[in-house]
Amino acid sequence: MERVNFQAIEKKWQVKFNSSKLHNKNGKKFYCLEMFPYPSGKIHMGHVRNYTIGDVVARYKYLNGFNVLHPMGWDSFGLPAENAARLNNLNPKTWTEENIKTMKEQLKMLGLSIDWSLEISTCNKDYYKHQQELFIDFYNQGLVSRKETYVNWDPVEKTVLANEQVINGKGWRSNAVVERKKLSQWFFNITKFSDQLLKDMESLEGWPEKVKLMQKNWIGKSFGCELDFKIQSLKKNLRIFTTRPDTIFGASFIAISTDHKICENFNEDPNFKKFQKECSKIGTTEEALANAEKLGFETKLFAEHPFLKNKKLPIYVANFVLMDYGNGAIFGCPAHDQRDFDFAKKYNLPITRVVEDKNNSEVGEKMKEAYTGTGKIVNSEFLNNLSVNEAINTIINKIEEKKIGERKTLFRLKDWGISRQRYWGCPIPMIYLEDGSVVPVDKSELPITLPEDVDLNSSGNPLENHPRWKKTIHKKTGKPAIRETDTLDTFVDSSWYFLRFCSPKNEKYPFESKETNYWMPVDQYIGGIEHAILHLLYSRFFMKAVKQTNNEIKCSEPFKNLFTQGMVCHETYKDLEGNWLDPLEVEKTSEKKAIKKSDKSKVTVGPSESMSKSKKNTVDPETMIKQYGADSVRWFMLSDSPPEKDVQWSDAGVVSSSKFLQKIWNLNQSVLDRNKTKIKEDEKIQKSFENKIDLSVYKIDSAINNFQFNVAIAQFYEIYRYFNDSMKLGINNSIFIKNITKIMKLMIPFTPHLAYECLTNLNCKEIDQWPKINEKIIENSEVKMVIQINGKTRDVLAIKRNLEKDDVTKLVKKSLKANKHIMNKKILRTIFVKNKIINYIVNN
RNA sequence: GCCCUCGUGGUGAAAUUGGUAGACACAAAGGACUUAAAAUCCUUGCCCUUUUGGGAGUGCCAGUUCGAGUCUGGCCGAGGGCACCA
Repeated sequence: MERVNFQAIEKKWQVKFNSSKLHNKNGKKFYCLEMFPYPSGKIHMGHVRNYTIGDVVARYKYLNGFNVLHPMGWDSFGLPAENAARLNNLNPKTWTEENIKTMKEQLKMLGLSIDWSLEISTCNKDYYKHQQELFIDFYNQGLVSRKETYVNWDPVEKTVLANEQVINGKGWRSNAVVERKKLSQWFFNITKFSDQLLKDMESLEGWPEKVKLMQKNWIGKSFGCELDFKIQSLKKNLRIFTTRPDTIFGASFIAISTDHKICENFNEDPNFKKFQKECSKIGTTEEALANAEKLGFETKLFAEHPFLKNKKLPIYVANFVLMDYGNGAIFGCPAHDQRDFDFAKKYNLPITRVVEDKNNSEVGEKMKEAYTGTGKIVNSEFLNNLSVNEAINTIINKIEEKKIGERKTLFRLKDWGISRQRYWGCPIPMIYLEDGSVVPVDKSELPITLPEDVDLNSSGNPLENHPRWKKTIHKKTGKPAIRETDTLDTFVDSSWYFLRFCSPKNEKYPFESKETNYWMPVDQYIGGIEHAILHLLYSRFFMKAVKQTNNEIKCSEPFKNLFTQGMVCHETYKDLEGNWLDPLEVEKTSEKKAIKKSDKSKVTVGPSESMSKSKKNTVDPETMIKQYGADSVRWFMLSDSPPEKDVQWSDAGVVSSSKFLQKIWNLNQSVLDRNKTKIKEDEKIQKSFENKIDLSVYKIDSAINNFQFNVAIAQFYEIYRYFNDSMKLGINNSIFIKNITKIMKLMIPFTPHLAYECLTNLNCKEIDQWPKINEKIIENSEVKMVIQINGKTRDVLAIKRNLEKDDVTKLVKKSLKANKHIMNKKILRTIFVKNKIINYIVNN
């Protein structure tokens, strides 16, 4: 057989793919989108997986008559460009544009069905000018604010990080320990949508439960009430928030945050200063914080218990009370909160049980830990004998009646800090006037572009340091003004790019309403699970904010269906000194053993982990494509594991993929060659052959629909073997032509180059049309009836569908295998499930 | 600590949702073709039996059921998310 020249075929078809669109004018719209890449230099296997999955979906939908939008762009602002530029002494723009060029070529090598005429790049002023306009719109709608807050300061990157960019107290990129610093920052008021972001998730049926749960926890809604405590000596009220007002009679102290306003009273107190210092010494990692010892500073102030006349509660400043949640103050009920319990133990505060525990009757200081379960309320005057929930309601009513507080719902979600003290980002279109006021620039002045002559080598914010850039004139008054020198968090760029794709060339507006309303929401969004919270939450916020700003836009949730794919993993290798080795430097001698190619020294084979540069366990997609062809790489990517799970890259796997594609090619050739020989036809065989193919077509189609690409591929292997074996049977060759055409069409989403080439050779007229799925094939096909005796399978009979119990039993009597187990025995009972199973219960 | 998900051969995994466990693939062993190699193809895969057969078996223990990988309860293990959120 002729060996296929995958490279030649691929090159030929890519010319077509690169200029084609998946448009079916009369079809229903389908917006297929994969998360766009950061142009870091070269594509990696993670991209290959992501975009292959997306391509299968896009092509599948197109072949099924949908009008498909399948765009691609570049998330091209961000710090790596700045760092690389500094290192190579060039402009971030140059670096970025070169990377985009390289990566675009690499993506094209994969044979993706992307409509490149829609390409966008977020660092392009044609894109970010609209982003600045959106910022001003949001500002005018009250969705932007400027706040003085403690921020996470990354001392290495010299920038502010959002909470979610701090991982275990360290910067997500620099890994430097994050410091606390008070700065004036821009915020998107995402908390204005807390409730809506939470509620609308119910409508997201096409999202993985896991992602929804993560967002739900992140938003963190909790019910409770606020409550005032009188501080007689200060003649002031102290307001606290609690979710457990039912435990108010168990309160034994009040604790406030070190940043609470009341603490200003102790600014002169050296002991307080000392305490503050001690608190700040505790590590900043979250784990350290969580495990840190509870520390308190006794203020000597007392608050009055709102329901017990003579009870006075001591007020402590405590290190475990957060200023930015609730009011930065709590009441402590040691018996029913573990933190309060630990604190009470340390400072010898009374412990009063107010909720009964069925399994533990210990009370007061004898309790070994806090009881947080439900039960009957005790020691609580008018709350006694109520359940926890009843008590919460009763006490809140009482609090509201007495006008000392009210019902309150609190969210854990915080506003989104978007200021970054960096150069390579979208400039914030705000200016500072001489009178101290801050106003947006006039829209006619957009875009506010980045200067190209910038010094990236001195520390701090490059825009701030630029000699002229920040000096401007306020258009309305003609007075001098200073530009905001912070740039936007790059998460802003990726929060609306999916909207821009609907009308990427429009110069006047961020997006045209008509186009946007037609294409949005994204019907299938595909990307990594690492964006489960940030990117997806921000995008959802943007959609809602856009809808509020622009009443022509109808969509309120950007992504109808979400699919999160797993990572690509590879074995790790270490040499004798413990240095990581690239797979290219290693020669495998057996499954678990390997040697170094250069000096034949022993190599330790480590577990398979997600590919990363630091572990050197990466495999370069371009090399693989050049060696085995894009179709083989795509095929392998989808064949081994379900797409939502991690996949192990293996060279052996991709080799076998390419061998299989060769076999498919050979099969095509054989079918074409077979015409020359005369065949004696057998109608029965022909019919059963066609049935079997139709059944496979059906199975592959439903597997694709369910994102079970690995199952679909297993079907291809099976059907190939069956097809190949059938070649010697009495089947008319026109039937083979017809059916291999079906199979090759099914392969288009997976291996488009090979499939199109074969279909062209088969002289197929309507290539871009999915084979008709015979929904009745299941009904028409035979079923395998399982014959059990006492629950043990004794035989499997292939029989006609829908046979009744008695007919089946007749057949069973004829089957020697099964019948010998029931012969001469009394059948006590028969369980019969049509088309599935018959189970005889016999007496032994 | 709290919440979630998942445990199936040497490996990646299937299993029409309660009905043949291990499809399909990788790796391994054996064989066929070949002077040889490559390529290709076939067979095997736990235990007992020479075979026909029979038995065990989806992390562990119990339960529901004619029947459990699938449902319920408990335990063990792995992964992920949140983390002093009052």
